[in-house]
Amino acid sequence: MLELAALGLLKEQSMHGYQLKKRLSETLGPFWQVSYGSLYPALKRLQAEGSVEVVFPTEEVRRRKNVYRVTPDGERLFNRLVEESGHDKDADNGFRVRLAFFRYLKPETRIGLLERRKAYLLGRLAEFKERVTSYRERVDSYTLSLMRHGMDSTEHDIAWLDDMIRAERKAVRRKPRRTALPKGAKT
Amino acid sequence: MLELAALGLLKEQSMHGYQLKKRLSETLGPFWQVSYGSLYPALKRLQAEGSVEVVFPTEEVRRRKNVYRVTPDGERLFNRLVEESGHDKDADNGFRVRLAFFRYLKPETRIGLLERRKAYLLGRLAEFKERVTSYRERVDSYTLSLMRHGMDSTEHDIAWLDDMIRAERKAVRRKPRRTALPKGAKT
DNA sequence: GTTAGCATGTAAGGAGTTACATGATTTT
DNA sequence: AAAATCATGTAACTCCTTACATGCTAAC
Repeated sequence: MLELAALGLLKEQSMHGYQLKKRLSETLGPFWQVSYGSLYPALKRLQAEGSVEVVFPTEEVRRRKNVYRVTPDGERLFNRLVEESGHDKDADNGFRVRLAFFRYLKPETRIGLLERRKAYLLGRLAEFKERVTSYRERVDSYTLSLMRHGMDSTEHDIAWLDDMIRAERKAVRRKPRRTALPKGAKT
Repeated sequence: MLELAALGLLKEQSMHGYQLKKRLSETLGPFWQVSYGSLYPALKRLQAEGSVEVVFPTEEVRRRKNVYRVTPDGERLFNRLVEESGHDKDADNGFRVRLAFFRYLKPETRIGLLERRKAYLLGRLAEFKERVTSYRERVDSYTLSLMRHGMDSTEHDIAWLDDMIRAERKAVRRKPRRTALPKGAKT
């Protein structure tokens, strides 16, 4: 997750850790706060794997600032990580992080992720509904209110996803897709 | 968190681990799934601390089932844990777990927790608003949509909290509180 | 010249998960 | 008698946090 977010932001612009943390807060602040204690080791790991590299002191940016840049391997890792959702656990934040990097993805990939997210939320909705109907008698009013509110929120989320899916499909239709979109493709 | 949830469910009825996990799924299923790998060690920890104790094989329930019962110490721990929210990190799930045990709390405590949650969400809302207004130009449409949706959802959550706070205050007014509610207090 | 903020890092620990291992009991 | 599911547990690991330690640089 952190790897994905770091690569996503570094794709846009090479930076050093401190700056990256600020951009991370700017972009995903209300959902997620990372600490240096996880960020710096993550960058080291990515560097050791060859997914990022340190930009050498080019006049301006020398001194003890490690400016990281994404390598081609890092690009591939990003593409792998962004599609590899699922895991159930970090589902909520995972989706939000991915959405923040949607601009880098092909419309088809976007629709895929949106649909997968929708399927997940539909499952959750069904769970809520089952609880509200089958435990109605056995459960206190607070728990019931929690379930109902969860249901409402999930429905609201699904409606939002539907909007995005619709918009995305429209975009695909306008620009009829080729199996492999050539690099500088125009309308 | 797990400790709190376990104590809360065991307060209602003594059970063994396996059964507890099922009740946990029933009560908090869509939000939270615990694994045995964390549940059993947690029960052992609680037992070692003296917060729960094993009910001795009373005819019916003998064999290799460890039925746990909350001790007076466990009651105190529950009361401490339920008020000690905050931590920012597990804020979302933490609140939901606490809400599931609201029936055990005094109305004043409930209102306190609801207000604290509201304050937290208002802070988050402010963060969203700041991002939507100040980064509008610099951010792509997906991130913007994410922020707007986050704002909407948070506002919806706050409205829900307001309803609960209102209902709770009404209940307090009806049954004028004494400083320490005697055990069998009636209207 | 000292406070605030920039910049990097490590060690210990928290709160869980997955995968494995084991055996009893009930259902088919 | 095989399969399902009840029931308990442990070891290794994940992914993060907190707290600590350190030094540079800009602003007042």
